[in-house]
Amino acid sequence: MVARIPVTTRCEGETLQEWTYQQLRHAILSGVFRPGVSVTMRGLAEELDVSLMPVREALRRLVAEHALTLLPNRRVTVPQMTPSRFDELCATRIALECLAAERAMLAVDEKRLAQMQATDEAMNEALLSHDIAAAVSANYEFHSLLYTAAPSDVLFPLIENLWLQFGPFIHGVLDRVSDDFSAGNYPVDRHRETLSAIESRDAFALRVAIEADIRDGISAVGREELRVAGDASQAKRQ
Amino acid sequence: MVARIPVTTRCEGETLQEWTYQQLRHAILSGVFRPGVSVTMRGLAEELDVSLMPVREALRRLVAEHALTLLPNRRVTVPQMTPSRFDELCATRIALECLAAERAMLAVDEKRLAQMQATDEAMNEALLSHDIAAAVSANYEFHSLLYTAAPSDVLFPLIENLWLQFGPFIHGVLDRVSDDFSAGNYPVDRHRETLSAIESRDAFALRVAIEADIRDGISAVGREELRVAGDASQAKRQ
DNA sequence: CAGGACTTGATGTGATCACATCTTCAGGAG
DNA sequence: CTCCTGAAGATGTGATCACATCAAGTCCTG
Repeated sequence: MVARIPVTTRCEGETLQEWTYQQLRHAILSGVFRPGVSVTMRGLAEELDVSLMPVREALRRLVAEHALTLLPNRRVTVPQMTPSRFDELCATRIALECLAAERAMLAVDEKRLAQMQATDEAMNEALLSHDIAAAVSANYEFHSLLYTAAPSDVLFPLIENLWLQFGPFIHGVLDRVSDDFSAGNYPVDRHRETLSAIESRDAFALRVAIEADIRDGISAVGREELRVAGDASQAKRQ
Repeated sequence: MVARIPVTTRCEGETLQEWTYQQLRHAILSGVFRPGVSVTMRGLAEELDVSLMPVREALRRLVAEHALTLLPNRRVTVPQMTPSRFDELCATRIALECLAAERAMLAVDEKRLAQMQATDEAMNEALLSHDIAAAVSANYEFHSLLYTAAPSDVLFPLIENLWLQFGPFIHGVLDRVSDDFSAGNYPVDRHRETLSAIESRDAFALRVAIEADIRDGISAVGREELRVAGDASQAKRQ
């Protein structure tokens, strides 16, 4: 185990397995697990202070969602990020999130728009104060607010799935953006473009803004990160 | 249990849980489970002649893939198909499969193209002879052959996931198409359009053909099916 | 000193049991 | 006859154990 897994208190009525899943999921999204390290059921069980059974089912679930990978040895690892996988994830994110944005656009009312604006401002503040975790979750929430404007049982889970697959990476990416930000090198605020596209009900502009946001936030900086992670993964095992 | 689950022999080295998962997955794709019926772990365990444990993990996996639904009661059911879910599935299929087709197009060589042609002919023959199962799997294979031309660890699993969510439906849909077919009412062969688009390396024509194929095969006939299934699900429980 | 076989510990898989919760149905009160 | 109540069965969850397999580390042989 590389780092301590942050744990939250367990809700009432929540099964142990569900709780375990949420902890692991959040840990992956926070970048606690680095690509390439292998996780063991007994190790996680001890770390989270639960028995094998909940860990077992949580891992099975995460593997099914491609958040973790099952090697032929039947050992579970955090998937490596390769350039081709990275490209594919980006392209898929753009295809799905543009579709989701377009479908949700007409359902965004004044209240939700205000929430999105507030979330965007919170994200910018978090970036300025180098609070990566807050920035990540604000970015997460901004997109969530948009896509869930229209209830969606298909599209949104798939998008969350992609975010999860980016998990081990997004932390490093945001870190770089934050550096640029405090260095006075403000990138174009794609969220603001997104908001104005929604206000004017311009589906095309919205697609452009979403695609640009994804490319800005992930593609450009991510490639650099990919190189670094690729080098690092050669040496470190476990 | 509504119908008998068809079982295949278990491969060597395959875990019991993996085998169980494959059986259930295939059963869902074949339309053995009707939407709305609830499945129990002990029932499936007895049906497949395995213990609770493999069934448990297979179900967990299928739920994670949204092939089955976990009710708040913690009971597992085959998801209902609603009009909005259906629209969403169609739109998502189009977005993902067009993207996958475009990315794979340049990697399709002569050999694969010939395989795809043969598969398309096999599908037409199957439709003529009312062999629904063969037609379904030929259609499945036609698209598979295209999308897997370029290795894909992200896009293809997502697409398979969508197919699985269509599972309880696709059987009825193909049934209708087959009726039309043998009544001399030949629909446009979108697969042939797909093939010629690939031959001429025309990305736009390919997108159009794929979208048309999905709309033809699912949308038009599926709506009718949706109405029928919606009526039927009122009465039948388990 | 180098290389390979054996051994010991660790790990995932599967089975079985205990228990809390939910469903269902029978029986009685109104 | 209807509705409520309680009991019995069914169901999912979690724990623990047994076993086959895998990974290192160690020891022996050349």
